[in-house]
Amino acid sequence: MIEAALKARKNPGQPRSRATVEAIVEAAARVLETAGPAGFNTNAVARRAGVSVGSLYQYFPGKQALIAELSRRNADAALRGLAEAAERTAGRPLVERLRAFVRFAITQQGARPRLSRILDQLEADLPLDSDARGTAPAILAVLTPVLASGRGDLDPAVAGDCLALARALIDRALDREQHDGALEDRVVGALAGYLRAAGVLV
Amino acid sequence: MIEAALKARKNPGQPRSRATVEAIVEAAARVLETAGPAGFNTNAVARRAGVSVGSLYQYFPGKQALIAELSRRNADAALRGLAEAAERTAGRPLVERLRAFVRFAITQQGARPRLSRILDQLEADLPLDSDARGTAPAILAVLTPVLASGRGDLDPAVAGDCLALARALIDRALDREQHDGALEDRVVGALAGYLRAAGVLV
DNA sequence: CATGAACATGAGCAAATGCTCGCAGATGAT
DNA sequence: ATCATCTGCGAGCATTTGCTCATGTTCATG
Repeated sequence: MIEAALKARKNPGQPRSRATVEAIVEAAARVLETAGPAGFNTNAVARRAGVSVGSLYQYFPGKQALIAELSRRNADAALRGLAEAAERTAGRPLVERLRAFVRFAITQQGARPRLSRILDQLEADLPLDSDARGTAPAILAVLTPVLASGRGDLDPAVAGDCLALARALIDRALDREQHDGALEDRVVGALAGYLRAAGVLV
Repeated sequence: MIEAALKARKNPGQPRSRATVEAIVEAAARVLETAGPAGFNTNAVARRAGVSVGSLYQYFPGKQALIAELSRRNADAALRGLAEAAERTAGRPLVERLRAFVRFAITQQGARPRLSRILDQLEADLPLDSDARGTAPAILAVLTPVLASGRGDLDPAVAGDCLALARALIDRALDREQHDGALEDRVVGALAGYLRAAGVLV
């Protein structure tokens, strides 16, 4: 287990190689979903992608880089969706904005529930200089001003707590494939209760 | 990675061997805390315990069995504490009883924050016939009647959601070593908000 | 075509890890 | 003291896994 960089080793230029990279990334996701973090290894990913290990290592310097890439894509999608929801609901009451966030989170995590959960777990082990690590603060930067609207100072942990709280509930609900409207209500309810206790909500 | 049972291979009879088992279990906990799930292997545990691998395998048929044992002890402690809190607060209003649960959870997880969090993660991968898997229902069985008091039927997922919700918030707070009274309030607030949305609380 | 650059291959090496097994010492009952 | 049993040891085998490299194939360009 030697230290390895996280960024791609070579940027693909031809369409063929771009397809290879996509195949590898998608295969990585599928391996994570089916075999979990324990069964996630470069050989399995390459086989699943219909590609040789050598090709994999041409574009990713190690397995960590694969995880980092998946995390990056995941976080990017979250960032875009949340930012869009924030913009769209600007000026509306906080609870309504929370609901918009939650609704987006449910659809996003619902698309690939198992992958989302595993990535959440794995992101904790990623080295600090990773790109995926850089996106999480960006997400907080979207959430924080929304929460702080009205009141001035905000405990910096609050936004992160809200994310964790929502993720925990949504993950569980999606695991039992039961995401009716009740889920949204419950998550928003929990968030509101938390924020009220934290003095953010009246 | 061959399948292996989870229960101890031999039950120690002499005091000497009982001490060996304890040393192994404690070493397993420490390795998990310092090296995380990735660095958790039988050789490391044996070395840390000041014991040979052979001895380890005399009492535990594999690394999974070590994790199962840690989980079992952890869940047992939780079960006892929660049951005690439930008994002690019998008859009092629900929110107050929740607070008692949360307070206990904070002290329990606070004793070994990192270990608690890692065990939470790992329990998901445990085979279904494990003892630790059997204790979780027991915990739910303590919580459920408390939540259902007054109202009749209760969504069976609610108690589990409450556990997950509390664990997520407490884990995060303990990570930043900042568990003042505010944490308790926030967790209780989130729980109350969730339960209200779920129709359990008025 | 011809040529070089980009892309792909997969056998195989080195290290890590799970686990066994033959042997030795410790323990306790008699 | 004797013996059967319990306990402990740790070298080392088998397997897995991350990764490299020599070699082959495809592509863009003149």
